[in-house]
Amino acid sequence: MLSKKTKYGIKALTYLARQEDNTPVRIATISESENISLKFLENILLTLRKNGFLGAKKGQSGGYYLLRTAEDIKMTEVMRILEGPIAMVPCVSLNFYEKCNDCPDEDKCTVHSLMIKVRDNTLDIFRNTSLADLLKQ
Amino acid sequence: MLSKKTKYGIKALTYLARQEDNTPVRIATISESENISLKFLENILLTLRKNGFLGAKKGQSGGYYLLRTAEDIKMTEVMRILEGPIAMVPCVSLNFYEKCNDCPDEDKCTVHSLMIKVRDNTLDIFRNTSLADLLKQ
DNA sequence: GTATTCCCTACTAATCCGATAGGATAAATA
DNA sequence: TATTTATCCTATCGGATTAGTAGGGAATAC
Repeated sequence: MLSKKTKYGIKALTYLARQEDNTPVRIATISESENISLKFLENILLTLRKNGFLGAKKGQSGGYYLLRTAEDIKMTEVMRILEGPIAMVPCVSLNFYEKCNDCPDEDKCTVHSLMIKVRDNTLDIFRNTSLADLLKQ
Repeated sequence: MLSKKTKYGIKALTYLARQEDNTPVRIATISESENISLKFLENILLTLRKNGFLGAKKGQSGGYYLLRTAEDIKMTEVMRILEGPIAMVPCVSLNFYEKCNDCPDEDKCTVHSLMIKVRDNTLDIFRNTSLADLLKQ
């Protein structure tokens, strides 16, 4: 299940990518437009800023703006920062690997091999979808 | 994230599919072999039985056995019964659809369209993978 | 009739998620 | 410089979900 955090994060990024000249947008503006709790969104945008996606300006006519081009922002990155692992089980995760403690041999585990397939497919989509791609639709 | 319930369920199904002549296997046997908490597994096998995957025999030399062929059991079914929706968001779920309350127009939602892609891909894998396919690996 | 095995419901501890609170800090403007 | 506007940051909280536990009931084999 995709968390609201990630969902809201992508929506906010989309909103910012649509701005002409990358004008800073206030949290409150996005919050109202996208029906997202203000304080919750505040946290999300903060982590996106700390991870280099967004810049922020304080005070009058301040707000958030994209630091990178929409073409450059791939969904893999966004997912990993907001959602965590892309894989459905830790034992097939590339970036958040954890060994199962019930499984003596991963290579013989049927769940493992099934989940690798799913991961590869999902990863492929996220890798090949940028923020710019989302806007096109 | 895949729940342990689903993970254990698939492992148990795999175990049963490997039995010659479909001999009943005790919960305790699977539990020990696959390192799954006995009582937890009990619940899981119970729901698999109630959903027509398994039969059960009580008493001495009783246990669980497959009611359907391994070829016939597709991962879509197993996932939906044990895990619930396959989609990452309810608004793109085929069997567990729910409207987002923050989204006035699904068709214009960038998250929506992205998640449809992911769902279609994942669904494709689960649809084309049977229990028998898992055993082959 | 006794041992064995599944059946069933309820409970619980721990974790996570979505959201909220409230003050600190920085920038613009008058 | 004072005020307003906006982000920054940390802490907290209620509710839901998950993984696992408890314990007795019911059917079957021997």
